[in-house]
Amino acid sequence: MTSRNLSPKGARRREEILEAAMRSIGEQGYRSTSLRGIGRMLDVQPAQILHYFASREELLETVIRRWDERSERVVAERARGDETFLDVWPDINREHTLVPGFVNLYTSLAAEATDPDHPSHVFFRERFRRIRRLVAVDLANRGLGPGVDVGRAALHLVAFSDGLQLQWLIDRSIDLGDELTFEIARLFR
Amino acid sequence: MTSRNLSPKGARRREEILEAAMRSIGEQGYRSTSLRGIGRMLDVQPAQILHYFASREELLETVIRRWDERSERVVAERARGDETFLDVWPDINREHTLVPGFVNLYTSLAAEATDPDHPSHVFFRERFRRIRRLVAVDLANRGLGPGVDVGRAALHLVAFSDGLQLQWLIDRSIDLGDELTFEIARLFR
DNA sequence: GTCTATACAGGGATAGAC
DNA sequence: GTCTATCCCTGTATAGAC
Repeated sequence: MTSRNLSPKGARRREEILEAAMRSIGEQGYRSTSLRGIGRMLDVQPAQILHYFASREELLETVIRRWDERSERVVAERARGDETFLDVWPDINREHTLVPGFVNLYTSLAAEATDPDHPSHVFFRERFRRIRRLVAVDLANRGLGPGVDVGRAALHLVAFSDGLQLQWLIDRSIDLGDELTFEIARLFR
Repeated sequence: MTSRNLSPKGARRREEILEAAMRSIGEQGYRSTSLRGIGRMLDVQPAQILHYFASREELLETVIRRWDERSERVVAERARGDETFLDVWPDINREHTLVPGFVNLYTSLAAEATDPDHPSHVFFRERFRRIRRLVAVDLANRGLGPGVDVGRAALHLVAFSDGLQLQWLIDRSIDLGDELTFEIARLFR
Protein backbone atom coordinates (compact mmCIF):
# COMPACT_ATOMS: atom_id res chain seq x y z
CA MET A 1 0.00 0.00 0.00
CA THR A 2 2.96 2.27 0.40
CA SER A 3 5.28 2.17 -2.54
CA ARG A 4 4.47 -0.88 -4.66
CA ASN A 5 3.41 -0.61 -8.29
CA LEU A 6 4.54 2.93 -8.82
CA SER A 7 5.43 4.29 -12.21
CA PRO A 8 8.56 6.45 -12.35
CA LYS A 9 6.32 9.47 -12.43
CA GLY A 10 4.33 8.19 -9.48
CA ALA A 11 7.49 7.52 -7.49
CA ARG A 12 8.59 11.08 -8.16
CA ARG A 13 5.22 12.45 -7.06
CA ARG A 14 5.31 10.41 -3.88
CA GLU A 15 8.75 11.76 -3.16
CA GLU A 16 7.63 15.34 -3.81
CA ILE A 17 4.73 14.92 -1.41
CA LEU A 18 7.00 13.47 1.25
CA GLU A 19 9.46 16.33 0.89
CA ALA A 20 6.72 18.95 0.97
CA ALA A 21 5.35 17.33 4.12
CA MET A 22 8.78 17.43 5.77
CA ARG A 23 9.25 21.05 4.76
CA SER A 24 5.86 22.00 6.14
CA ILE A 25 6.50 20.16 9.41
CA GLY A 26 9.88 21.83 9.75
CA GLU A 27 8.55 25.30 9.01
CA GLN A 28 5.09 25.49 10.48
CA GLY A 29 5.16 22.56 12.82
CA TYR A 30 3.30 19.31 12.73
CA ARG A 31 0.08 20.63 14.22
CA SER A 32 -0.70 22.92 11.32
CA THR A 33 0.49 20.61 8.60
CA SER A 34 -2.64 19.50 6.71
CA LEU A 35 -3.18 17.50 3.56
CA ARG A 36 -4.72 20.61 2.01
CA GLY A 37 -1.70 22.69 2.96
CA ILE A 38 0.71 20.20 1.44
CA GLY A 39 -1.54 20.05 -1.61
CA ARG A 40 -1.36 23.80 -2.04
CA MET A 41 2.44 23.71 -1.91
CA LEU A 42 2.47 21.32 -4.86
CA ASP A 43 -0.66 22.58 -6.59
CA VAL A 44 -2.26 19.23 -6.08
CA GLN A 45 -5.54 17.95 -4.67
CA PRO A 46 -5.54 16.47 -1.16
CA ALA A 47 -7.11 13.32 -2.58
CA GLN A 48 -4.02 12.82 -4.70
CA ILE A 49 -1.90 12.64 -1.56
CA LEU A 50 -4.17 9.88 -0.31
CA HIS A 51 -3.45 8.02 -3.50
CA TYR A 52 0.15 7.62 -2.33
CA PHE A 53 -0.43 7.46 1.41
CA ALA A 54 -3.41 5.67 2.90
CA SER A 55 -4.02 8.42 5.43
CA ARG A 56 -2.51 11.52 6.97
CA GLU A 57 -1.17 9.35 9.76
CA GLU A 58 0.57 7.03 7.34
CA LEU A 59 2.21 10.02 5.72
CA LEU A 60 3.46 11.23 9.10
CA GLU A 61 4.69 7.75 9.99
CA THR A 62 6.61 7.67 6.72
CA VAL A 63 8.27 10.95 7.65
CA ILE A 64 9.46 9.38 10.90
CA ARG A 65 10.71 6.32 9.02
CA ARG A 66 12.72 8.57 6.69
CA TRP A 67 14.22 10.26 9.66
CA ASP A 68 15.11 6.91 11.22
CA GLU A 69 16.74 5.77 8.00
CA ARG A 70 18.97 8.82 8.04
CA SER A 71 20.00 8.01 11.61
CA GLU A 72 20.71 4.41 10.68
CA ARG A 73 23.03 5.54 7.91
CA VAL A 74 24.94 7.68 10.39
CA VAL A 75 25.24 4.72 12.76
CA ALA A 76 26.41 2.43 9.95
CA GLU A 77 28.97 4.95 8.79
CA ARG A 78 30.48 5.52 12.20
CA ALA A 79 30.52 1.81 12.89
CA ARG A 80 33.45 1.67 10.48
CA GLY A 81 35.38 3.85 12.91
CA ASP A 82 34.74 1.28 15.63
CA GLU A 83 32.05 3.37 17.26
CA THR A 84 28.93 1.63 18.52
CA PHE A 85 25.35 2.78 18.93
CA LEU A 86 25.91 4.26 22.38
CA ASP A 87 28.64 6.50 20.96
CA VAL A 88 26.47 7.80 18.15
CA TRP A 89 23.12 8.08 19.93
CA PRO A 90 23.86 11.33 21.79
CA ASP A 91 25.00 12.98 18.57
CA ILE A 92 21.88 11.83 16.75
CA ASN A 93 19.69 13.32 19.44
CA ARG A 94 21.63 16.55 19.34
CA GLU A 95 21.18 16.78 15.59
CA HIS A 96 17.45 16.29 15.92
CA THR A 97 17.60 19.56 17.75
CA LEU A 98 18.25 21.35 14.48
CA VAL A 99 14.73 20.66 13.25
CA PRO A 100 12.41 21.24 16.21
CA GLY A 101 9.34 20.42 14.13
CA PHE A 102 10.47 16.83 13.85
CA VAL A 103 11.14 16.34 17.53
CA ASN A 104 7.66 17.66 18.15
CA LEU A 105 6.21 15.35 15.50
CA TYR A 106 8.01 12.35 16.94
CA THR A 107 6.94 13.04 20.51
CA SER A 108 3.34 13.86 19.64
CA LEU A 109 2.90 10.95 17.28
CA ALA A 110 4.44 8.50 19.73
CA ALA A 111 2.05 9.72 22.41
CA GLU A 112 -0.98 9.40 20.14
CA ALA A 113 0.13 6.05 18.76
CA THR A 114 0.00 4.51 22.21
CA ASP A 115 -3.69 4.03 21.47
CA PRO A 116 -3.94 0.42 20.18
CA ASP A 117 -6.38 1.57 17.51
CA HIS A 118 -3.96 4.13 16.12
CA PRO A 119 -2.62 3.18 12.68
CA SER A 120 0.98 3.72 13.80
CA HIS A 121 0.64 1.73 17.01
CA VAL A 122 2.50 -1.34 15.78
CA PHE A 123 5.21 0.76 14.19
CA PHE A 124 6.02 2.55 17.43
CA ARG A 125 5.80 -0.58 19.55
CA GLU A 126 8.33 -2.33 17.35
CA ARG A 127 10.48 0.78 17.16
CA PHE A 128 10.73 0.92 20.95
CA ARG A 129 11.54 -2.77 21.08
CA ARG A 130 14.23 -2.40 18.42
CA ILE A 131 15.96 0.53 20.06
CA ARG A 132 15.84 -0.98 23.53
CA ARG A 133 17.42 -4.12 22.13
CA LEU A 134 20.12 -2.13 20.34
CA VAL A 135 20.97 -0.34 23.58
CA ALA A 136 20.87 -3.51 25.68
CA VAL A 137 23.23 -5.39 23.36
CA ASP A 138 25.68 -2.51 23.35
CA LEU A 139 25.59 -2.20 27.15
CA ALA A 140 26.27 -5.92 27.48
CA ASN A 141 29.16 -5.74 25.02
CA ARG A 142 30.72 -3.01 27.06
CA GLY A 143 30.61 -5.32 30.05
CA LEU A 144 28.08 -3.47 32.17
CA GLY A 145 28.82 -4.78 35.66
CA PRO A 146 27.31 -8.18 36.36
CA GLY A 147 24.35 -7.98 38.66
CA VAL A 148 23.04 -5.12 36.55
CA ASP A 149 19.96 -5.88 34.44
CA VAL A 150 20.88 -4.62 30.97
CA GLY A 151 17.28 -4.86 29.77
CA ARG A 152 16.19 -2.59 32.56
CA ALA A 153 19.07 -0.20 31.96
CA ALA A 154 18.13 -0.01 28.28
CA LEU A 155 14.48 0.64 29.09
CA HIS A 156 15.52 3.42 31.43
CA LEU A 157 17.92 5.03 28.99
CA VAL A 158 15.34 5.11 26.21
CA ALA A 159 12.74 6.52 28.58
CA PHE A 160 15.20 9.17 29.69
CA SER A 161 16.03 10.09 26.12
CA ASP A 162 12.38 10.56 25.15
CA GLY A 163 11.45 12.45 28.28
CA LEU A 164 14.40 14.77 27.85
CA GLN A 165 13.39 15.54 24.28
CA LEU A 166 10.01 16.58 25.62
CA GLN A 167 11.60 19.00 28.07
CA TRP A 168 14.01 20.28 25.46
CA LEU A 169 11.05 21.27 23.31
CA ILE A 170 9.98 23.56 26.12
CA ASP A 171 13.43 24.67 27.27
CA ARG A 172 15.83 24.82 24.36
CA SER A 173 18.86 25.47 26.57
CA ILE A 174 19.13 21.75 27.34
CA ASP A 175 21.87 19.90 25.42
CA LEU A 176 20.36 16.54 24.56
CA GLY A 177 23.72 15.07 23.61
CA ASP A 178 25.56 16.04 26.79
CA GLU A 179 22.83 14.83 29.09
CA LEU A 180 22.49 11.48 27.38
CA THR A 181 26.25 10.96 27.39
CA PHE A 182 26.23 11.72 31.09
CA GLU A 183 23.57 9.10 31.83
CA ILE A 184 25.31 6.45 29.75
CA ALA A 185 28.57 7.09 31.57
CA ARG A 186 26.84 6.97 34.97
CA LEU A 187 25.89 3.35 34.32
CA PHE A 188 29.55 2.39 34.37
CA ARG A 189 30.49 4.17 37.54
CA MET B 1 -11.47 33.49 32.19
CA THR B 2 -11.81 30.18 33.91
CA SER B 3 -14.20 30.32 36.82
CA ARG B 4 -14.84 33.95 37.74
CA ASN B 5 -18.28 35.50 37.79
CA LEU B 6 -20.24 32.32 37.67
CA SER B 7 -23.75 32.03 38.97
CA PRO B 8 -24.42 28.97 41.12
CA LYS B 9 -26.12 27.40 38.15
CA GLY B 10 -23.19 28.29 35.92
CA ALA B 11 -20.69 26.84 38.37
CA ARG B 12 -22.66 23.63 38.43
CA ARG B 13 -22.74 23.49 34.64
CA ARG B 14 -19.01 24.04 34.47
CA GLU B 15 -18.48 21.24 36.94
CA GLU B 16 -20.76 18.91 34.98
CA ILE B 17 -18.85 19.63 31.80
CA LEU B 18 -15.53 18.96 33.50
CA GLU B 19 -16.74 15.67 34.91
CA ALA B 20 -18.20 14.58 31.59
CA ALA B 21 -14.89 15.42 29.92
CA MET B 22 -12.98 13.34 32.45
CA ARG B 23 -15.36 10.46 32.04
CA SER B 24 -15.07 10.60 28.27
CA ILE B 25 -11.27 10.75 28.41
CA GLY B 26 -11.18 7.82 30.81
CA GLU B 27 -13.55 5.70 28.77
CA GLN B 28 -12.90 6.48 25.13
CA GLY B 29 -9.51 8.10 25.36
CA TYR B 30 -8.44 11.63 24.74
CA ARG B 31 -8.24 11.38 20.96
CA SER B 32 -11.91 10.75 20.49
CA THR B 33 -13.10 13.15 23.15
CA SER B 34 -14.71 16.04 21.29
CA LEU B 35 -16.74 19.01 22.38
CA ARG B 36 -19.66 17.55 20.48
CA GLY B 37 -19.28 14.23 22.25
CA ILE B 38 -19.20 15.85 25.67
CA GLY B 39 -22.17 17.97 24.60
CA ARG B 40 -24.15 14.86 23.70
CA MET B 41 -23.47 13.37 27.12
CA LEU B 42 -25.04 16.39 28.76
CA ASP B 43 -27.57 17.20 26.05
CA VAL B 44 -25.90 20.51 25.46
CA GLN B 45 -24.50 22.40 22.48
CA PRO B 46 -20.72 22.35 21.95
CA ALA B 47 -20.69 26.14 21.94
CA GLN B 48 -22.03 26.12 25.46
CA ILE B 49 -18.92 24.31 26.60
CA LEU B 50 -16.85 27.08 25.08
CA HIS B 51 -18.74 29.51 27.23
CA TYR B 52 -17.12 27.96 30.27
CA PHE B 53 -13.80 27.05 28.72
CA ALA B 54 -12.14 29.32 26.20
CA SER B 55 -11.19 26.38 23.97
CA ARG B 56 -10.99 22.63 23.86
CA GLU B 57 -7.38 22.95 24.90
CA GLU B 58 -8.25 24.98 27.96
CA LEU B 59 -10.76 22.33 28.96
CA LEU B 60 -8.12 19.64 28.65
CA GLU B 61 -5.63 21.75 30.58
CA THR B 62 -8.21 22.11 33.36
CA VAL B 63 -8.54 18.34 33.49
CA ILE B 64 -4.79 18.04 34.03
CA ARG B 65 -4.95 20.71 36.73
CA ARG B 66 -7.66 18.74 38.52
CA TRP B 67 -5.54 15.69 38.37
CA ASP B 68 -2.53 17.59 39.74
CA GLU B 69 -4.63 18.91 42.62
CA ARG B 70 -5.54 15.39 43.57
CA SER B 71 -1.87 14.43 43.59
CA GLU B 72 -1.01 17.45 45.69
CA ARG B 73 -3.56 16.42 48.28
CA VAL B 74 -1.97 12.98 48.47
CA VAL B 75 1.45 14.53 48.93
CA ALA B 76 0.16 16.89 51.64
CA GLU B 77 -1.51 14.05 53.47
CA ARG B 78 1.48 11.78 53.51
CA ALA B 79 3.72 14.67 54.51
CA ARG B 80 2.13 14.31 57.95
CA GLY B 81 3.64 10.85 58.14
CA ASP B 82 7.08 12.38 57.53
CA GLU B 83 7.15 11.26 53.94
CA THR B 84 8.50 13.65 51.33
CA PHE B 85 7.78 14.08 47.64
CA LEU B 86 10.28 11.47 46.52
CA ASP B 87 8.52 8.88 48.67
CA VAL B 88 5.10 9.65 47.24
CA TRP B 89 6.00 10.28 43.59
CA PRO B 90 6.37 6.61 42.58
CA ASP B 91 2.98 5.80 44.09
CA ILE B 92 1.34 8.70 42.31
CA ASN B 93 2.72 7.51 38.99
CA ARG B 94 1.55 4.00 39.70
CA GLU B 95 -1.93 5.24 40.45
CA HIS B 96 -2.04 7.13 37.17
CA THR B 97 -1.83 3.71 35.65
CA LEU B 98 -5.38 3.00 36.77
CA VAL B 99 -6.78 5.52 34.30
CA PRO B 100 -4.79 5.06 31.09
CA GLY B 101 -6.79 7.76 29.31
CA PHE B 102 -5.25 10.37 31.55
CA VAL B 103 -1.67 9.28 31.06
CA ASN B 104 -2.29 9.46 27.35
CA LEU B 105 -3.87 12.89 27.70
CA TYR B 106 -0.98 14.17 29.77
CA THR B 107 1.69 12.86 27.43
CA SER B 108 -0.04 14.03 24.26
CA LEU B 109 -0.94 17.44 25.59
CA ALA B 110 2.55 18.04 26.94
CA ALA B 111 3.96 17.14 23.55
CA GLU B 112 1.60 19.46 21.71
CA ALA B 113 2.02 22.26 24.22
CA THR B 114 5.72 22.48 23.47
CA ASP B 115 4.64 24.70 20.60
CA PRO B 116 5.06 28.26 21.98
CA ASP B 117 1.78 29.24 20.32
CA HIS B 118 -0.14 26.51 22.09
CA PRO B 119 -2.56 27.86 24.71
CA SER B 120 -1.20 25.50 27.36
CA HIS B 121 2.45 26.25 26.66
CA VAL B 122 2.99 28.45 29.72
CA PHE B 123 1.13 26.05 31.97
CA PHE B 124 3.36 23.13 31.05
CA ARG B 125 6.55 25.15 31.18
CA GLU B 126 5.78 26.27 34.71
CA ARG B 127 4.62 22.80 35.67
CA PHE B 128 7.95 21.31 34.61
CA ARG B 129 9.80 24.02 36.50
CA ARG B 130 7.73 23.42 39.63
CA ILE B 131 8.19 19.67 39.68
CA ARG B 132 11.90 19.85 38.92
CA ARG B 133 12.30 22.26 41.82
CA LEU B 134 10.29 20.01 44.13
CA VAL B 135 12.52 17.09 43.25
CA ALA B 136 15.73 19.09 43.51
CA VAL B 137 14.90 20.41 46.97
CA ASP B 138 14.05 16.94 48.19
CA LEU B 139 17.24 15.48 46.78
CA ALA B 140 19.27 18.19 48.48
CA ASN B 141 17.50 17.60 51.81
CA ARG B 142 18.39 13.96 51.60
CA GLY B 143 22.00 14.96 51.28
CA LEU B 144 22.67 13.80 47.75
CA GLY B 145 26.42 13.42 47.68
CA PRO B 146 28.29 16.69 47.23
CA GLY B 147 29.72 17.06 43.80
CA VAL B 148 26.40 15.93 42.40
CA ASP B 149 24.36 18.59 40.60
CA VAL B 150 20.88 18.28 42.13
CA GLY B 151 19.32 20.43 39.41
CA ARG B 152 20.62 18.08 36.79
CA ALA B 153 19.55 15.03 38.76
CA ALA B 154 16.05 16.47 39.07
CA LEU B 155 15.87 17.25 35.36
CA HIS B 156 16.92 13.69 34.59
CA LEU B 157 14.47 12.10 37.00
CA VAL B 158 11.53 14.06 35.60
CA ALA B 159 12.59 13.22 32.06
CA PHE B 160 12.83 9.57 33.00
CA SER B 161 9.41 9.61 34.61
CA ASP B 162 7.74 11.11 31.54
CA GLY B 163 9.54 8.89 29.07
CA LEU B 164 8.66 5.81 31.06
CA GLN B 165 4.98 6.76 31.08
CA LEU B 166 5.16 6.90 27.31
CA GLN B 167 6.55 3.39 27.13
CA TRP B 168 4.09 2.13 29.70
CA LEU B 169 1.27 3.28 27.43
CA ILE B 170 2.59 0.88 24.82
CA ASP B 171 3.70 -1.91 27.15
CA ARG B 172 1.45 -2.12 30.19
CA SER B 173 3.64 -4.68 31.93
CA ILE B 174 5.97 -1.94 33.14
CA ASP B 175 5.53 -0.93 36.80
CA LEU B 176 5.97 2.83 36.86
CA GLY B 177 6.34 2.93 40.62
CA ASP B 178 9.05 0.28 40.89
CA GLU B 179 11.14 1.72 38.11
CA LEU B 180 11.02 5.25 39.48
CA THR B 181 11.88 4.05 42.96
CA PHE B 182 14.83 2.20 41.48
CA GLU B 183 16.16 5.30 39.74
CA ILE B 184 15.77 7.48 42.83
CA ALA B 185 17.65 4.93 44.91
CA ARG B 186 20.40 4.66 42.31
CA LEU B 187 21.25 8.32 42.85
CA PHE B 188 22.30 7.52 46.41
CA ARG B 189 24.52 4.56 45.63
C1' DG C 1 -1.82 4.45 -12.50
C1' DT C 2 -2.52 9.15 -12.17
C1' DC C 3 -5.30 12.64 -11.14
C1' DT C 4 -9.66 16.13 -10.65
C1' DA C 5 -14.06 17.27 -8.88
C1' DT C 6 -17.20 16.80 -5.60
C1' DA C 7 -19.48 15.55 -1.37
C1' DC C 8 -19.69 14.30 3.36
C1' DA C 9 -19.15 14.00 8.28
C1' DG C 10 -16.82 15.68 11.87
C1' DG C 11 -14.09 19.12 14.26
C1' DG C 12 -13.50 23.96 16.90
C1' DA C 13 -14.91 28.51 17.09
C1' DT C 14 -17.75 32.94 16.40
C1' DA C 15 -21.80 36.24 16.22
C1' DG C 16 -25.61 37.32 17.99
C1' DA C 17 -30.40 36.22 19.77
C1' DC C 18 -32.67 35.49 24.05
C1' DG D 1 -25.10 34.70 31.50
C1' DT D 2 -27.09 31.29 28.73
C1' DC D 3 -27.68 29.11 24.60
C1' DT D 4 -28.61 28.62 19.18
C1' DA D 5 -27.35 29.03 14.50
C1' DT D 6 -23.84 29.30 11.61
C1' DC D 7 -19.12 29.30 9.62
C1' DC D 8 -14.95 27.54 8.04
C1' DC D 9 -11.72 24.23 8.75
C1' DT D 10 -10.22 19.43 8.61
C1' DG D 11 -9.54 14.28 6.82
C1' DT D 12 -11.48 11.20 3.82
C1' DA D 13 -14.54 8.46 0.39
C1' DT D 14 -16.23 8.14 -4.14
C1' DA D 15 -16.94 8.70 -9.18
C1' DG D 16 -15.00 9.16 -13.10
C1' DA D 17 -11.69 11.56 -16.66
C1' DC D 18 -7.29 10.96 -18.76
